[in-house]
Amino acid sequence: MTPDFQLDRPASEARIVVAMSGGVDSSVVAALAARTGAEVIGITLQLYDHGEAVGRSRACCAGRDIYDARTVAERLGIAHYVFDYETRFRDSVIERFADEYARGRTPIPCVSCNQSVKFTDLLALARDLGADCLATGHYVRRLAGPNGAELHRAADPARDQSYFLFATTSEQLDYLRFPLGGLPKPAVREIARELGLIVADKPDSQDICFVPNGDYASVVKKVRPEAARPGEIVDLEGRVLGEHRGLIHFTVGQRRGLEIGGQAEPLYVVRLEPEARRVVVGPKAALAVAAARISGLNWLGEDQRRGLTAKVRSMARPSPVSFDGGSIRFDEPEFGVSPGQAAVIYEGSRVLGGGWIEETLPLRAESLAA
RNA sequence: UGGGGCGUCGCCAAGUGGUAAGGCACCGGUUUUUGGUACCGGCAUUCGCAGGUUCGAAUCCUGCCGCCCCAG
Repeated sequence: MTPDFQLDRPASEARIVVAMSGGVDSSVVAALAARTGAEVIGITLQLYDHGEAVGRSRACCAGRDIYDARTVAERLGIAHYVFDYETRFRDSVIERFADEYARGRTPIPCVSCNQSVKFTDLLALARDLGADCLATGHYVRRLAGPNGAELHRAADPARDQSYFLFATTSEQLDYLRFPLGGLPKPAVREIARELGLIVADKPDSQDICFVPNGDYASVVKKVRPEAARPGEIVDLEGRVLGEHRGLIHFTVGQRRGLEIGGQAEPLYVVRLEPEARRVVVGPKAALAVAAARISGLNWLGEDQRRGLTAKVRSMARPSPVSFDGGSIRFDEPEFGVSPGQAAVIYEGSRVLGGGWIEETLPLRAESLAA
């Protein structure tokens, strides 16, 4: 039951750095690491400060999380350090987040964060500290394969976070450990409870960590005011149906918030046109996508080309696709595929890689061409 | 101001004597370490207004108001 940290030497001689967010998951990782007998160093990054963000309800502030992480570390008797990464986080996550919205795309800040702050900066820090590995509380599995470490979906599909880790490079993966990937969430909480950790019943985090009240639009607006300017809502033929309060409020596939009534069937956002500041809407059928071109490919696999599946959103069952190295073609039409989101490719439970969705090929256009 | 039509929730729209369908929108919830989707629930004691007929009307009658069309 105790996860293996896959160390190359006896635990008693090893040093493990644990990324501690202050939540249950990473706290349990720290506990499990300590249990191996290795020297454990907990590190918490201060990424943002909601000091003035009034109204942020109870145990949600960065300050609270840091306090919790520290308390857990004390309880476990491990070292704990807090590092201020606010500047780095702002530059590589928040700015990018706002830029993407300004471009009419829909970003995934969690992936940017993993890519930069966590698996680049923090990972380097762990190496500097002479650690054997960096362990995190992500629900994914790192399994030994014939060609080195492989990244796999979590054993519990309801918790799987592999979608957010598609950009993890082989080199990073080699150094990372994900002890929770094989555990169901209840088991994790149970461990926390047994050890009397104060975070045992802390609610799961959700939404975007640096956004105070779920109001991500106001965060974007602060950084990129132009993205909040109103514009027209038009149908597929270009007829003006109404006005919107700013592109930042919309994403491809979105139904709510258009405030256009009197229709026979619901309208969805089909695409965003940042230059014209227009939101183009249409019926659900107009969302059907046959293929997506991706950029920034990160490939962890070999040369698999068949029997692949892919996800274009975190919570979805992977659907059958084919992949030519640049575009993903869906066997069955996919709906609500938005530029800026990630497409992650799997072979069974294994993550082969993925990339950022640049543009999509509407099913309709394809059938017309054919 | 001659003729015709219409006025039911924010929008579209059933309902022509038996006590207000549905869709869209909106709101709330569930799900969820991104956005979104999906699902569940809520949403007109009231039918342009005022009278009248009737056991009973949004549905019949009268008047008024408003809108639209046709005016050779």
